[in-house]
Amino acid sequence: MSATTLKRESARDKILELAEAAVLQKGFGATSIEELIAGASISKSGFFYHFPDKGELAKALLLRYIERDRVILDDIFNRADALNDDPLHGFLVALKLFADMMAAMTEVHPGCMVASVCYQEQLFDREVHELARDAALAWRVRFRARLDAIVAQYPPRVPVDLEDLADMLSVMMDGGITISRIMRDPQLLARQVVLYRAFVRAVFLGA
Amino acid sequence: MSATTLKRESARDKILELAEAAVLQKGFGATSIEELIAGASISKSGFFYHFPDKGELAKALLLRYIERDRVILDDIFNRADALNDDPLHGFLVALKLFADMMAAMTEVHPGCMVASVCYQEQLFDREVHELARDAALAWRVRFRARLDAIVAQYPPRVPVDLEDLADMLSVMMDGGITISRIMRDPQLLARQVVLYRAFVRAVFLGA
DNA sequence: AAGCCGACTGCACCTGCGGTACAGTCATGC
DNA sequence: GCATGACTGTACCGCAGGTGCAGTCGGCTT
Repeated sequence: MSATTLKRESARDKILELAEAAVLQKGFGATSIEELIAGASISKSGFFYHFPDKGELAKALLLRYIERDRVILDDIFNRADALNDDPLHGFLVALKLFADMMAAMTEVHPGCMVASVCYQEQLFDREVHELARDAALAWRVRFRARLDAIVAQYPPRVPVDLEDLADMLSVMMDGGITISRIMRDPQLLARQVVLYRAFVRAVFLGA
Repeated sequence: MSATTLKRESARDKILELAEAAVLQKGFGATSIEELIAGASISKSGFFYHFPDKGELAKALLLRYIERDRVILDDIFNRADALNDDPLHGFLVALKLFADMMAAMTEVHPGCMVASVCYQEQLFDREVHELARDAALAWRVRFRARLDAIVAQYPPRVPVDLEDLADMLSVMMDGGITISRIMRDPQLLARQVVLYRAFVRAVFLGA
């Protein structure tokens, strides 16, 4: 079963893997089905057996990306919480871990699939766009919950809307990835996360 | 001459205008030459007379966008400087004006052409990518100069790298536009600019 | 008035890509 | 031993991005 299952799953997964790399590098539109089937050694019919159309590939790609992202964030917050009981310092540690992770990427960050989809919106159906929206909302809820826990213990010294502050991290991640790519500076993203951390510190601990 | 020149320039400009709206709304890949020539009432040959290929259209679009962006920023900083002599308060006023301008956009912000290009990188030549990079560098230099002037009078109360703080505005603009679009919340971008302003205040004036 | 030039039009044609349709194959699992 | 899942191969379609080229038409120079 193991060998079979491996082979069975490998075709679809191989397409997904190749597609992810290609899409993050050069965009969805520029990634052709032909290059994917060539790379995955599968026939065109085989491709359309797994994905009814290119839009379904986008959907699968996005789901995969969002899920992996979620796992990474879970891991970071869990590690941070294990190191610290205090909600503020737990969040600050998580941001530090996050920045370290970004800094460890020696090449330029592969890019944000969600943004990639957003900028090619019309290529896909409403469903794909809703997926991206749900992912962004999940980030908001997650970070917002952290900030709510913090504010209960640390009255903010700078007047900020907590939802905006929660969104700000998504904004900085997304913008940071883009500017990082444009500037061809892999460390830019990590430094921006450090700046966000400095802001959170200033808000709850003062300058 | 006026009528002639107007008509002469109008074909190319009309394509550019239509293309800009279409690209910002649905992405470059999803914008077809056919729809542009239909909208501009020009023949396919006419299109290729003006733009050797689709990549040249992207280049022209980007140049146009960057230039307009520059003019808008010039205007905002000039207005802010006219209202205030102090470098810090001038910058804060400029950010306020900027946020107001973003808030005035009742529809979702049209999107950032630079990011749009970045995510479809391989569609275009290196030249187009260099254009985007130069634009981002210009933002960095512009904001950095402002921050240098501020720091001479206001010793920072939060340890930050000024170049990073300069880049942060570009990052928040770009990320803000993207998240704003994904969330379908036109006000999100303005609120993020306000947050950046709060951070700058905290850095130089304290909490 | 002659003629050149810039800005096109019209048409024919080619390629690559996304997608459809459908019949056949081949290993695995019940 | 037969159904099912995971494909292959072949043939075909329409659209979009180009290419090539001959012709047109108005304005500008000389």
